[in-house]
Amino acid sequence: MRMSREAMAEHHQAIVEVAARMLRERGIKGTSVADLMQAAGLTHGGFYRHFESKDALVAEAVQSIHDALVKCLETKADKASEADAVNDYVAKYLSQGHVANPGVGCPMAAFGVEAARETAEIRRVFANGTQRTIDKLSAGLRGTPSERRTKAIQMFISLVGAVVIARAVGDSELREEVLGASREALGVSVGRKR
Amino acid sequence: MRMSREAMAEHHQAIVEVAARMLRERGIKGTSVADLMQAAGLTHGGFYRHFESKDALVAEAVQSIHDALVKCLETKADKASEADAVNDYVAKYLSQGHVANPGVGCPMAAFGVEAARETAEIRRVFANGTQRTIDKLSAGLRGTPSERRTKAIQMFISLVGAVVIARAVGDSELREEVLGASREALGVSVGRKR
DNA sequence: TGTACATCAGTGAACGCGCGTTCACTGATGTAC
DNA sequence: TGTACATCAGTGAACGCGCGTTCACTGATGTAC
Repeated sequence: MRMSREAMAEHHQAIVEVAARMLRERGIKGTSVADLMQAAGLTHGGFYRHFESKDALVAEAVQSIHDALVKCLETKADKASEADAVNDYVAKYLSQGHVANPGVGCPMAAFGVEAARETAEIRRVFANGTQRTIDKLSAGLRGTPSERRTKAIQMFISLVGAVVIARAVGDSELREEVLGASREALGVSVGRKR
Repeated sequence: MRMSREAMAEHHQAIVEVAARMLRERGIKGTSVADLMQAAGLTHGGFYRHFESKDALVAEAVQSIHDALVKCLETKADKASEADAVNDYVAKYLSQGHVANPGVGCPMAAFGVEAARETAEIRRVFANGTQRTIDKLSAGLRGTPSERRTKAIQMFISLVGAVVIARAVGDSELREEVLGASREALGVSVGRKR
């Protein structure tokens, strides 16, 4: 039966949110339309009233993920300082919690390489989100604009690399070594509670 | 018809070699048994005379990939010094060639995150190969064993992170920025020809 | 505001396709004598 | 060394299954009067 505009908008958002989580947990190839719709409380047939294709949903979900993470950085920067926002971001990024819960974490570490093999639109949205993330990070660093940008990129490299490796090496001693090495490289005081 | 032991061993090796390339180019989910066997010049039906399952082949291919890369590092270390071997490794790792040709590159950057979602055996082999790589890298660095190990891990993080991001951002200006930022962080002189 | 009707979001069966895996079959290889 | 035969690597059709996508249908919603 036909749904109200309101209900439809809620369903649309629900599908995108479920996708945002599942894509990061299972990857693009590992996320099926049927699983997705079931997790959103719908049946798979209705999917195509919302999206032209699975690829179109993936592109929208990638956009949504980046929007949410960039917004999160902005909110933190407003509450405290931009520098604190970046410190907080780094500390959370390199936590065991982030390694263990890709579903709510960084899309680059979760399926960046896989996204690179997908459609032009997905790649475009992914690249754009990465740019915005780097811009936000550089706003919290010191130096000339050029220095800040380079530092932000180096920071992002160390974060992504550490979490990719931490996930790949499993629940070993090496995992904590890797996270610790990245914290050290980025000069983060680990134990500090806020 | 039955093949000679020799022919069978050749076929086995051919399948593993094709898998080693395809896994890095297309990922685990993107590599099908039929495609694999066709690329190896065989039909898909014979696959199970060589491997118990697709997962078993993936595990063997991951082992093979790491063996080859570690051996490559060892060979370089024998010809020149261990330090030169590491420098060479880093320079090649951060090249556009590596970014554009995952099929012959680092498995961590190509499908590390995906491997983390696979069977225990695949994860074990992947983690073991990562350990060996880090050990080889640390042999080419200076300082106490502990310092060298930390440096090697930080180096590997910066390499993996840079190539993952470089592949995800597409053929943009940002790609070269990312590779350059990693080179800078690792103190590599870029233009040097050898 | 009330009524008649066109719209269309959601359902669930069905589509073709490719996946990993199995199997009956073939015939060269390896082995036993 | 030669012969008879059991083995088994490789073939290609077939299996069940899940995939992305389509479609006839339903009935509440939104709209025109």
